[in-house]
Amino acid sequence: MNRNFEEIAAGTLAEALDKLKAAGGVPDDFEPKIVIERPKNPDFGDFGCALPMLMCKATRTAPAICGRNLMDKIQAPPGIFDEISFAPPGYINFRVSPTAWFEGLQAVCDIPDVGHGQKVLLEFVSANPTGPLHAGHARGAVLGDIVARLMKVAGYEVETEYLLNDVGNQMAMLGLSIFYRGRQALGLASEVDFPENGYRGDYIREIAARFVSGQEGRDFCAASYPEGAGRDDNPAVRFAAGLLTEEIRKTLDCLAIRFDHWFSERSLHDSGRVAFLVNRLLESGAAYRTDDGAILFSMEGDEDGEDRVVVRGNGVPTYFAADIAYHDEKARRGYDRLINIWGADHHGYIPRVRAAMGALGHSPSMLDVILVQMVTLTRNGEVVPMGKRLGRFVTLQDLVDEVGADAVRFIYIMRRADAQMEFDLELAKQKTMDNPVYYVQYGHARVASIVRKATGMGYQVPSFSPDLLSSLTLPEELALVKDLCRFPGIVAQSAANCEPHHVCFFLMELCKGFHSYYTKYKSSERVVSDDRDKTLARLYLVSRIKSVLGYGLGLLGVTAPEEMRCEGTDVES
RNA sequence: GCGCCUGUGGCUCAAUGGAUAGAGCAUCGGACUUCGGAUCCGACGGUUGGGGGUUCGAGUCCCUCCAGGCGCGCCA
Repeated sequence: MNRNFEEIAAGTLAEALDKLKAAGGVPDDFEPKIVIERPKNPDFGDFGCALPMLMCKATRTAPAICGRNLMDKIQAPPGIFDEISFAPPGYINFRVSPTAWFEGLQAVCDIPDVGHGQKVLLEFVSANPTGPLHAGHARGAVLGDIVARLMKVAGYEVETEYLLNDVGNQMAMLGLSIFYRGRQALGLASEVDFPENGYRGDYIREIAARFVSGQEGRDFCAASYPEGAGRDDNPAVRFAAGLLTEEIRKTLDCLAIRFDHWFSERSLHDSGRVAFLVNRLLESGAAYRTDDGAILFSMEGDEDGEDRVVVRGNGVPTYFAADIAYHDEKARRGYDRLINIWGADHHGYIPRVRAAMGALGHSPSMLDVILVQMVTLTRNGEVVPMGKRLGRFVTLQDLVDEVGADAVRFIYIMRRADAQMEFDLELAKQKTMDNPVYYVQYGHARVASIVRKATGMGYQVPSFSPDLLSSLTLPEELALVKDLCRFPGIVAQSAANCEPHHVCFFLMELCKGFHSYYTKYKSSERVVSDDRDKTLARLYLVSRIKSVLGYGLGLLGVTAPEEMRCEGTDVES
């Protein structure tokens, strides 16, 4: 039984309002949106609504009068609210009975269905396989993975996808870089031959060395680099991209991120889909050919949008062309909604993708783009330069190895996506013990420890029974019960809005409440005591906290340890 | 020049248009005979970048200015 107190309160108010309308006290066309909120000050109650304020204008009476009138008509369903009261200047407040709250504990990990089976494709990371993932990719990767996890439990049918940009100039440059490093390894070229814009990372040398250790690689590097269509599709490119893709996959795996689909951009070219759709755009007039033979997509409907090149003058389609085909493909696969997570530097790209979808008969509004702002990586306060071509960057793998997957995930997801953030490597390592993720994990381990202790003494965690409540008389215990009951709503809302940071903050607050309760009563009212009834009741509460912490951490993809040991610290013994 | 994002205590960040703007870190002062001190309690700290506007009510919405970041390619 999942009781939604907000809905009940809203329904109660709506009924009272209807009665006032019927009595002629309120105009019939007054249809306010009844918003139930949680007052910051607990003295006001558990839920509140500013409906009397909204009624003022429609009725042309003071909010206090509106409130009184409303109060006269309110008939709440029995057994839920202990108190419903008017509070100046114009609020109606509801206090839920402890019994009703306590019953909510049974459903504390049942997330309400807000997705209603909506089919969603979530695309993220999608970095070029021209090098390892770097620290800058972490944010989008973690956000995408956690949004997917949240949406799944909130009733969405989510699939995740990584688009491999395995076509184009950057792939050609990858092949060329491998080619020259291979020639160097074979003694056929010197450093001065290396292309100016080539990828200079050490990983290129390593891959090239492996490439020329085989006969095909040696033959390839001994010949001249292919021109034309072979520039970005040849043995060197395929060899390097294959290895790099595998490395990307492994790094993501270390971060507990696994994709449902890996989609190859090349497949859209090979199948002729790109060319087919460009033709369709030409036929429909959405695109046109210029004098020099290029094909441009018309952004006419867009306010200040310039027309965008789809096919170059030399006949080679642009990335935009492939992306048009890709989004068409995604739309045709039967999803209700497409969500892309892009770096903020791609924001200018959104209108043209939407426009192209519209031109192909899809609804542009089915595409949502979550922009993640840049992360400045610093070490001891100094900005770490990032750039694949220079080969000087902190790889995501390094980051995970240094800081740990749990901390990386938690730190990146704590912030709203649309705010820039700074991530200092040394700080993240030095302050490991102050890291919020450890605070929550410690809370889980501590709760687990209590359950362990109790079961070691022969207790069993009881299942729900209303009788247990009579032993939970401390105000902090009721506060914990209320907090726990907030969890399903927090998850559902975070999923619906793609804002997972709320889950982090909730878990930290829950831990704080528990730690505080624990410390305050550790010498008087312990969980495990001589009083059997109290012990069982508190054991039930504690086990619910453990469930929520464990479930919540699981949604964040962070481990929930049963125990934590102090290791590597200089604690005096 | 145009566009997108951001501006909240010393620092990092919260706050579905609602009641007294909240946490953590840092600083200072406290708390352990028994379930994990990786904890807890308290203090200090704010004109929510400035100015207008909408509203019964604005950190939140609109306008404008200032500051920072990112875009504006026949790169991907």
